[in-house]
Amino acid sequence: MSELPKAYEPTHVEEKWQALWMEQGCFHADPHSAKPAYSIVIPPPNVTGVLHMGHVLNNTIQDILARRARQEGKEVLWLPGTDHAGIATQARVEKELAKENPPRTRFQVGREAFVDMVWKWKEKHGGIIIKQLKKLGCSCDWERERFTMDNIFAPEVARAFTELFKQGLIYRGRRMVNWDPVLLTALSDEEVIPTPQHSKLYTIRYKLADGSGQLLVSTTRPETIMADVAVAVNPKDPRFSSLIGKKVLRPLCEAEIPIIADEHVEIDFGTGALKITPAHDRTDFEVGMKNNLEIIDILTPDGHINCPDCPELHGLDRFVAREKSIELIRDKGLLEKVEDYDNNVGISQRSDVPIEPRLSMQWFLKYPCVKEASEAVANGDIVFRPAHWAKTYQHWLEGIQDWCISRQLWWGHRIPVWYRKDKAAELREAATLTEENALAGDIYVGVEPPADPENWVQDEDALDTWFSSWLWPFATMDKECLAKFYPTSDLVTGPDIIFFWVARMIMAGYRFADGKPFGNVFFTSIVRDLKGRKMSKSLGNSPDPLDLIARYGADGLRFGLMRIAPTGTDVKFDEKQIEEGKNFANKLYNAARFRMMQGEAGTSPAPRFSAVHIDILAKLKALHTEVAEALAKYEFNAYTQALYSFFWNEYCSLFLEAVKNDLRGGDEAVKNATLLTMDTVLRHYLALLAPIMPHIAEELWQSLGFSAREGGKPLMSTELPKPESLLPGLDEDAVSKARATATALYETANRARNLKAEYNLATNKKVSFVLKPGALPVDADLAARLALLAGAQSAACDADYAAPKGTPTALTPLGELFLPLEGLVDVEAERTRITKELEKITKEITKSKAKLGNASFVDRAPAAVVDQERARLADWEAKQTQLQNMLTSLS
RNA sequence: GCACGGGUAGCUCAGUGGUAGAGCGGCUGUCUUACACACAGUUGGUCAGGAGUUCGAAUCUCUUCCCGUGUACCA
Repeated sequence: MSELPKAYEPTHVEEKWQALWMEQGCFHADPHSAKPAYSIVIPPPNVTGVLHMGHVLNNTIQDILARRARQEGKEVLWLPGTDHAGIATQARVEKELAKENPPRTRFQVGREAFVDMVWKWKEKHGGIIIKQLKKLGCSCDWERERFTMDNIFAPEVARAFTELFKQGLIYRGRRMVNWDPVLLTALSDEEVIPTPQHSKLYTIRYKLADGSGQLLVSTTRPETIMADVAVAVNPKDPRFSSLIGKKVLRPLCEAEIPIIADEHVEIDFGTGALKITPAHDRTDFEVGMKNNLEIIDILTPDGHINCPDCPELHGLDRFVAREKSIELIRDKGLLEKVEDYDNNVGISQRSDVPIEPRLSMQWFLKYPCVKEASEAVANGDIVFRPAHWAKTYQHWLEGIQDWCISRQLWWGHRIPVWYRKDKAAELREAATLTEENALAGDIYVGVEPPADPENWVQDEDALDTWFSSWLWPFATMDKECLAKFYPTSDLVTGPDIIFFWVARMIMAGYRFADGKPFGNVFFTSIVRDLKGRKMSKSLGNSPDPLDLIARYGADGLRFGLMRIAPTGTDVKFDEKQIEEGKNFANKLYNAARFRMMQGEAGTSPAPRFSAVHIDILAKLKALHTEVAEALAKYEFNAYTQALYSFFWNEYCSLFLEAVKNDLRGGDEAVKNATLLTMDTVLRHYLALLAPIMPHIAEELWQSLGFSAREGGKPLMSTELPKPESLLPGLDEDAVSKARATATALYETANRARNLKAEYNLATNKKVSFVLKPGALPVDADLAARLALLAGAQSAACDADYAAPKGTPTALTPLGELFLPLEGLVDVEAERTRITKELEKITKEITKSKAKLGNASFVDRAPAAVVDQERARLADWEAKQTQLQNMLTSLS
């Protein structure tokens, strides 16, 4: 036993138990089980993804919930999987193509071959993150791993589309969308991030066509002037009322365009006149529609100018054209002024470039079951934690716009719509396409391709990735699973995808499944660096979790992170905290090693328990409650903190130090009591610890022999020990008496150590104390423990002790404690010490007396508070008297 | 602009009406036979500022400032 290494080495241990758990099928969920169900679906990480700190936080929480639920006797399904992540994955393979010699694009490869390549890439490189989650110790049912494009999931996506189309909620139309000029696809509103920019505001002279003057117009986008079809002013603006109906000359691509009146124009902004460019601005498009204006599109899909009538700009990139257009206008003498201007520009979340409002043919969804989704959260049927996220959620639902679900991508679920071959060209241009057109028999919408495929062509677009993710909580499950595990119990995810994913899943649950998809949503905090910045690759501030696991162990990482993960705010990541997790694992390991060195606990002679034994068992019982309460409230940091302080402070620092002599000494009855108590504490404690530090808990459980006692069952499949079995045969009174004695002992030991430190005696200096007992009885057992804790040779009880003048003395809960020191008896030093203490106490007494002298306090404060204050005062006054006596005896 | 979250010890964070806390760091001792990834002791705070409610406020209300997030408008 003693040849066990002194420090805990997690790597090998963690792999060993992960393998055993898998082998024994500990993570497998049985839909036929009679046990109550507990289920979570993992937020599927991108198949291209690698583990980052956000995943660690998120999945550790899920693992804690899942493992604890198993201990509580539930049948647990934690369903894992990955997301096909349309844009990210396609971009990844395109990057590979670009690296080839010569470089190729997907268009050169062709759709079918390209999609084939992505599949091959996915099989080879995809899902690294799954292996990484296993290293973290996640107890997912890996046999049920799913993928959002696998052949069980895919038909569900097509079915959802078909149903919504038939219901009239999905339609196709030519509308203004957010266009990504790099990725060449439409995006949803949620994928566009409004970002503050330092721009320029250009004020340009638009000459009146009749030569009678000019109109000043301000714009940030002069490169779109060629697409201007009008200038608008507010109808209530007196400055311009006489101009409405007149015409101005467009400064570039010169032509006469009308001055119109529209209330959208703000009188106070800029010059009060606004150029109307319906093809390249959302609100201008609306103004254009209202006023029956022409739409002139002068941009190519990839953001270049397409305007042969303006050869100076034709073919230029949009930002180059901006500079150039201003030069042209300045040359014409039409530039009034240029000002610095801060505005918000929509940036593509995916490609990081400004999006382009663009008129294009896309598929849209009118969200289903919005009302049910809203009510479910409002009435608490689905509980958001922290609760304040419900507000954000409701706010979004109130202003909800139709969802642009088509993407001009090849990797993804292709839209399950086919056009009759001979009419395809015509149908593709149809202004709107709805259920009614489908009935005409010219288009086909369905899960399976049409029976006569040679007569049909399929729609080119793919669906937004989230259009498959929103089905995740049920499309991943078969009938049996659904019956047992749907709705899922908890969802754990980041608040950044509350709209993308959470809200949409709720709607989908009501629309396609048996109601709500989950009972609780726990929103994790966002992991930031110490400066409060988001973790990002470009900043290089994102630690690699695998590196952290290698250095601190998965358990250390999990524990350290949970300990600082607050509920409701962001967490600032500090590697120091992870180191503490590792140190704690080491502490656990050594405490167990210490137990292993002592041999078996016997039952004969019958164990004789003392106050410290009862005390630690009572604290263990309280820990059970504390843990249960923290987890019930999803307070993972409180859970972690409770585990930490019980073990390190209560068990190791106090209890173990107080009982060490029992193990060496000759009293077998006491030794038995101590060994039994250690076993009980460790057994219960490891079970409470297992959800967060599963590997070391299992390791110690096994090496301490707890598994052998239960027929070789791993801790992983053992139910939580019942706290009721602790403290048998002891009534409440006996327990509280023992606890009071133990508390007094520990406090006295502290005072004794203080005394030693104040006289600069090293901790290991063996001194002898003398104790003059007070109200509490002090037996030999207690005195011996006191000596041990204080690092003393002895603590002799002597009621009649007459201390030499100047002997260091402390008031303790167990009485007056003397530290007789030959040659160190120093009257002056003692006088100074006692006077200092006396001053402190006198101050407290003054404060307390003032409080109790305040009639309002005594009359209006609760009786318990007043009594407490009185007791406190009495206590201090007693101490004051004693200290004064000590001072007198010195002189 | 609006909404939400936050500001407590040098650092990371607990504490939601009744004596301001933990861990780390700093400092001082100790290799005391489980653990130096440790042990013992100790030093750190006008609880962002101001006003109010209350016998009593880190905690409740109002207000100002700062940080973060979301959202609207944005010529």
